[in-house]
Amino acid sequence: MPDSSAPSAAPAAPSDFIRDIVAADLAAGRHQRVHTRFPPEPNGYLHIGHAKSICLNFGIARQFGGLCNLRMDDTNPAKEDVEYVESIIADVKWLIAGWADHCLGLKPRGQTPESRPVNGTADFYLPAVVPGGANGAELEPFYASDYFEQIHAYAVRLIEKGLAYVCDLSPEDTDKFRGTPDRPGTNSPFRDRSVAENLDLFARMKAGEFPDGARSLRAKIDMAAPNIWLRDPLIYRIRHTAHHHTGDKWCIYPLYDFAHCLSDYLEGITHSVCTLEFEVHRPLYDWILESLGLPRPLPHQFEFAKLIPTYLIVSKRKLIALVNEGIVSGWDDPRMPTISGIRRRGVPAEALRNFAIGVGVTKFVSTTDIAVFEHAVREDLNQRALRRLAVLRPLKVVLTNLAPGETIEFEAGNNPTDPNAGTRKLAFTRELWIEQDDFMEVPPPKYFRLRPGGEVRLKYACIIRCDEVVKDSAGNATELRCTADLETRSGGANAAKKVKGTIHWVSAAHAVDAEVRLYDRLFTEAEPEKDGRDYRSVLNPRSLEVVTAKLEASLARPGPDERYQFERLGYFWPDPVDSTPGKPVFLRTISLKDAWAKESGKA
RNA sequence: UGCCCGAUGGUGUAACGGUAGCACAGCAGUCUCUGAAUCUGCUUGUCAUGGUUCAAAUCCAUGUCGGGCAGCCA
Repeated sequence: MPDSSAPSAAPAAPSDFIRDIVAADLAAGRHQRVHTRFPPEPNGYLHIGHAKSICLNFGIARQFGGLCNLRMDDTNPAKEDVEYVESIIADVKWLIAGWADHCLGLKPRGQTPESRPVNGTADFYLPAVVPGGANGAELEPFYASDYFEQIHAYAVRLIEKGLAYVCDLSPEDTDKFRGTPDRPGTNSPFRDRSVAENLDLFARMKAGEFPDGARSLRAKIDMAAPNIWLRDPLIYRIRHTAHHHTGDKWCIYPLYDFAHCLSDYLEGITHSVCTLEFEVHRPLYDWILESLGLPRPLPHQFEFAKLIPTYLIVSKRKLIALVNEGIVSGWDDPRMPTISGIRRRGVPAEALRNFAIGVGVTKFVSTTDIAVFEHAVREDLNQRALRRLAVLRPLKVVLTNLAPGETIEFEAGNNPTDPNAGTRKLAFTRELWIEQDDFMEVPPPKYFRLRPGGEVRLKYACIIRCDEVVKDSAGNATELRCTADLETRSGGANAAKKVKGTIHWVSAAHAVDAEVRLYDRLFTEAEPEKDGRDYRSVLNPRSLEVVTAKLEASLARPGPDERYQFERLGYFWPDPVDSTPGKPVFLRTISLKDAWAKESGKA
């Protein structure tokens, strides 16, 4: 359990226009406290774009000493599922752990809004509770569906005020009557029903007397409004569908616009932060709240541009397709841009957070180079990863001047960036594995690894010279016969001897075999759907390569949450899903930057 | 072509009427028992045109370009 009393040192989020607004509201006394919310619809898994929203909303709560409620925006039973609810809870908790745990607003399980008068007016309110609180009650997220009773009461109030009516127009006719952006709509013929008739009809809608789509409840605003969302928007529809959270209790469900602003109000939200596409809904958000004559301070909506990273697709529908078509192994496939995929890939929450905070918050629609994310991952992992030696594509080296069975132990540092990380012993024997890439019979200029007659240093060990290349019938090198110069070992007489290249190795006698999965970008193009192309046409055929690697012995039983750097290769960690005790499967979180690949690729 | 929103290097982002800065990417170099990391330097920018002002990325106007809105989705 992360220690929420000591949030990890994170770089302070730079100010942005939303934080400026929050600070100004506080300074002006418009609010006495700050309360945000993160309100995903449980109809898919959270992805990297949500990470930005989570970090923004929890970051604001954290910075201003407020709370951020986790809320399921679950008003559409047809699309939602508890599987998604559970994944969302797990992903949010993981992302904010050790950073904003103390700001996570939840509520006692089963709790719904309390009715209580404020200044003589009936009101509903559901305060947030932070995990670890005194009463020890079991906590759960907020659910918009927990407010169906109250939202329904507000709808009735709107009818009573003459501000909502039951409309019998079919969905098709409703569309026709709405007009177009440049042409005003037409009043529904049912617009002027009496309050009594509306009340009766709405009650019968609720009682299940009508089939889906037969009638709807609409706000009575202005069919000629230039803003389409003010043209008598629907606020309730009939859906004879069971809901994942409320079961069969309801057959009418509020629409987003009606439910969302009221949910914010019920929870005492002060700043309701969402993405740009809701900007045109804001007048409706305000209209509903203001029309109801609510006694407590109203929340206000603010919009920012969502994250659009290169080399990724993030639309829920397409993510579902990747899963359903078997292009990836599931929502948590390490190549997925989902938070669960990123987590399984081995990216620490801190790294994702640093990225999500670092991209900034504006209203400008922009794309973020995925290299920024990759940099955040490498920067984090460089600090935390334990260095280990592993050979992905082995080539045998025989040190002819060592006796068979002779074992020398070398000491190797665990992390050059962390003096407290300690050291370990590495067995060095006559037969070793080195990387195939680290030997070339006819190397290009500037290649400074091993070549016939050439020398190279074996990391933590000593310098070797390649005396002879053994080849198979096809002419491929199968074994290198080399001489080790033990005087060049650390502490040896010639320890200071310089050679241009240093490579990694493992003792053949001590190496353990393990499956290693090498992940790369899922798409070969920065914009997989540029100009309407099908993202399937730009899938990277090498987004996953599986090899059986030779690992240094200490890797046989990796720490379950440990990050490793396989030196000169990349950052790896044991797959939390497919690893078994004593038989780890390593995943490559990300490769090390490779200047040589760039250099040699140029030619 | 109605309404709303936006525009700062290649990509993001800061500067809140007073020296256009930072990050990523790129390039060159340094260092290196990881061709990583580190360190150094460099290239490249205020959409356009007017106006206000001693002074404009910032305020105003017009234009241009881009995004969003016509689900009983969120």
